[in-house]
Amino acid sequence: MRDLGILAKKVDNPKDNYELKMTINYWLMKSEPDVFGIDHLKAVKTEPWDGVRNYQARNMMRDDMKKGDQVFFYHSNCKEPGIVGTMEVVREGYVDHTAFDPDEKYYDPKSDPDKPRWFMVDVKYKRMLKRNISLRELKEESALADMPLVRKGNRLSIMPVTKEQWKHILSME
DNA sequence: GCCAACGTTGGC
DNA sequence: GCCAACGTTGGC
Repeated sequence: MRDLGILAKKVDNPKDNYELKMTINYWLMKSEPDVFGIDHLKAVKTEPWDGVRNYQARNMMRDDMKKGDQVFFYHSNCKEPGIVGTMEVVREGYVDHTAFDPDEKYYDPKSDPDKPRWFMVDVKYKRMLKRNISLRELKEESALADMPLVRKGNRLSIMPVTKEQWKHILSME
């Protein structure tokens, strides 16, 4: 997927847009390490990001996250919340079938197979950060002040990250 | 369409 | 475990 960088440059001229991917977008996704942490993802390599039951997050997975997009893996609700690694979108939005199964933890009787309510993407493990970058540290960075992540009361489990924020966070490694 | 009650998220 | 902040539900 490294080629996408070159590809993105190639189509910088909007006239050459066509169906080519214009740019790589960046995201952050939260998961509780006790439930599904980056070690799990590393072990299985690729995983459907199922169980999201929030409309804003759903919309991003269904509409906006594209193959090749880069994603921070964030550990939430744990001893040291923070960014621990990176992954990549390898399959774009499709129906989250776990919503149809009464035995599933995230079963939602209101999601009708004929009119599915919930969507997911597949992500692939890329790498661990050289060190975990804690939420506490992220909050201290003025360059990151606009990230929903560091804002009080934010509960979004999937959020866009700007290219500048992405680079800044990697520079903190 | 309002909004109170309730459930969930997630930092601390 | 506490609880603030937020999203969702459902009565009216």
